[in-house]
Amino acid sequence: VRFGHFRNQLQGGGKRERTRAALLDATLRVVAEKGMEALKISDITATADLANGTFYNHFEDKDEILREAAYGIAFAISSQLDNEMEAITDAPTRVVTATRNFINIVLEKPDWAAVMLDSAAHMPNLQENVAQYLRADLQLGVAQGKFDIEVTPFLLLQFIALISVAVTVQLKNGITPQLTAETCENVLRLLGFSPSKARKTVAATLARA
Amino acid sequence: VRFGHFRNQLQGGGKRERTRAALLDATLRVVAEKGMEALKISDITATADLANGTFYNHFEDKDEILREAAYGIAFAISSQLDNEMEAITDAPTRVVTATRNFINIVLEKPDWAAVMLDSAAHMPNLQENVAQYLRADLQLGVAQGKFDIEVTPFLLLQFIALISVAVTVQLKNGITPQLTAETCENVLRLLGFSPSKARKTVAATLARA
Amino acid sequence: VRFGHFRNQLQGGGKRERTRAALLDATLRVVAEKGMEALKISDITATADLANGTFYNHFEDKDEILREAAYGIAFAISSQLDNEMEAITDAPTRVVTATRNFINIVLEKPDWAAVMLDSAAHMPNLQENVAQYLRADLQLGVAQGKFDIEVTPFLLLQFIALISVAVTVQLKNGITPQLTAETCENVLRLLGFSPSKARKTVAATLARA
Amino acid sequence: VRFGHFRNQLQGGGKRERTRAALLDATLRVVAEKGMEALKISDITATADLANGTFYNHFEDKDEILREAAYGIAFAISSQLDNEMEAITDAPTRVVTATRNFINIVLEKPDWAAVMLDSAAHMPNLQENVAQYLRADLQLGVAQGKFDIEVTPFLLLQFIALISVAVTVQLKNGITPQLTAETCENVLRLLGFSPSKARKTVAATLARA
DNA sequence: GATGAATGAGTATTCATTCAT
DNA sequence: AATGAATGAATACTCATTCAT
Repeated sequence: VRFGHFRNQLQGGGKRERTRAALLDATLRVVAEKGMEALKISDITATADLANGTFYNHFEDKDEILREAAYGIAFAISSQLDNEMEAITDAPTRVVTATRNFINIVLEKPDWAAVMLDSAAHMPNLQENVAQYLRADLQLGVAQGKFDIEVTPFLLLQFIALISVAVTVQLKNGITPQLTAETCENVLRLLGFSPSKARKTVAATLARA
Repeated sequence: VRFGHFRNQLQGGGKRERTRAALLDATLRVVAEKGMEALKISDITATADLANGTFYNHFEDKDEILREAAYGIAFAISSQLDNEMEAITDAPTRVVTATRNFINIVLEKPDWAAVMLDSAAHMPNLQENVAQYLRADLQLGVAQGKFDIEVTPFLLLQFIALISVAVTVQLKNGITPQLTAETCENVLRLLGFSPSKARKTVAATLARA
Repeated sequence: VRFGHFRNQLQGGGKRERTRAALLDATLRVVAEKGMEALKISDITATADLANGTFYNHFEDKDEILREAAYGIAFAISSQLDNEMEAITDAPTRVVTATRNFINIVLEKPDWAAVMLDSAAHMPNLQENVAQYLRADLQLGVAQGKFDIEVTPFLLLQFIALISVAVTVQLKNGITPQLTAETCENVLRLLGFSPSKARKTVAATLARA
Repeated sequence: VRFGHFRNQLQGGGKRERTRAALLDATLRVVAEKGMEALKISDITATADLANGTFYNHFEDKDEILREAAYGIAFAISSQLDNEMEAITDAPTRVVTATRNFINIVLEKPDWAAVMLDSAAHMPNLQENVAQYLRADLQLGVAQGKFDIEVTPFLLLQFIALISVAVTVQLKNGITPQLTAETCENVLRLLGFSPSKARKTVAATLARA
């Protein structure tokens, strides 16, 4: 995989940057294929069509490249989420949109999904990145009198857990928009919406997109 | 650890059974201490005060012992849950009680918690065991007209995800009954309860216990 | 090399001890052949006709086995030196005898020589072992009014340096008793003997043996 | 280290010569810091602030640069020794002066010391260079009837060994002129001087300097 | 001539698994 | 059945060396 997210990202970039990006992209792909625990340096370099030792010209060890890959993805996801949400001001709409978009973005890039899901377990502070946006929207909803919650880190984790399940299941069983919609509804229920209002809100929001 | 869940379980049992139980208990402990990925056969046997090779007299490989350990725990949890719930007929009360009890049972046995949580990721069909009870209660709630849901495997997974987060966080940060209560409320919200009704139901149920 | 100093040393000893001794003996041989810096674990195990990983069942790393091998040799040399010197009471005679014997013992076992010489550089405190005997004899000579010296660690090091040269040269160019005799004379000169007295003493002492 | 012995040596010299000198100086410094065995090409070039590959524009391999560095130092030492000794005609005085000066020169340049000491072990023929001067003085002393020795390569090696010990110890424990004086006395003892005459000669010679 | 990225052979180390006792 | 020493495949990591720019 010499071309992937990181490689495409590159504007100019000398050979060094290109190789580095190739390694990062290879890492995503290998993790997606075999999981993070089975990740071997030799898999990465083989996938990137590079010599074994080349890895060490760019990264200290597995952890470092995983961390960088995960941050790169988190940043890319954040950017994509941002793009489509600038105009939305209604908190529930924002939350539903973000949830749906997040799930879809990740499902479109199974390479990213694997690293994101595994990172959750191994790099607790990574999710923070994405969670920032979520927290802001939840607080907005509270201010707007729409959400009946207290915004705590614990609530965020439960929120994220619902989304993770949606991604995991669809990654395994195939994309099923219905599940994404259900997840959005459940998320709203978690935030205090009644079942019927959750359903309507989700229907209205997703219809628009 | 020659004495733990499995070793105590044993009624009669010859030497073979005792050794086998010691290996299972050692596995729980080692997973709790170092995590499932870092699990080494030699750790298990050392912890069980047995020779290296003894492992293979009882189990094929790591996966097998993990599977058995996990099933053993799942069964034990189910049994404990059952015990305290026979008399309860109201579905919401059952769900809240089960959720609270499950979290507490697991937190009391951190050895179990580690295997349960890791198993979720690595042995997808294990949770089924515990999930059976849950499914029944949810269906009961639907029949009683208390839950506004469709009982799907996906919903069960999201339900379980909320509980897993509660366990993970308390395992890491220390036991906090408040978080368990919150989780129960969130679970009821997921099932269609309004925030206030969820709160009251949880308060009433947990007060009783 | 399954049979060498350490292997022969063994009286009873189970398999473990035999393997351990084989590794130590192999280490001596490999160091003698290729030098301490070029020492590879795989050379040791190959020489001992063992699998690569077996090394780590017995030693942490190269340093550990080298240290043990060196101490083993130092102890063996000390023992041999002791044996032949119990009866000698005259300090100069003792020093000459010890010097000659030490050189000869080491030259008879080129495997030992290599480790001893290299150890001098890398394990400064090892020589201490052998140096103890030397120090005692020098002090004896001072007490007997035979040596015109102050016994300092520095003097011991210079003393040892003379002997090391004698070993190194003969190891390289072949055994030459004349050089050993010269070394003995030089040693006595260092201790304050006149050239002629040194010569006579050496001649008398070495003749006897 | 772009400036050191070799770099300063350069009179005119194009870029090529400057780079080459920088590599040699870097080599000295790295050996002094980490020892000859741990010497890495990349350490040399990094220390010289040059690119990795530049090394190979100037030297075949590690051995070559070490050899050249060692010869350069040996030559420099010889020159310095020469300077201060032209006027001395009495062999014992020459020997003592040379011994003292050699030790001091080397101790003043720890970079040199490390290479010299290690070279002794790895480049047997290097010492020859410095040994030439020594041999001449010893022969002079024999001709003057001052030294009761036969000038052999072996004797030279033992002589050098005494000096090496003096350097090694002071390099490690700090400069101690007393040890240098002792070494000079021991050297004279080796050459046939009585303890008292050795002491007087050394005292007289070193006092003058 | 200098650069420095890429190379890949060489080496250390781990650990599941076997098997003779 | 238990033992535990031996095994060796798997893997990480280093560093001298090459070569395109």
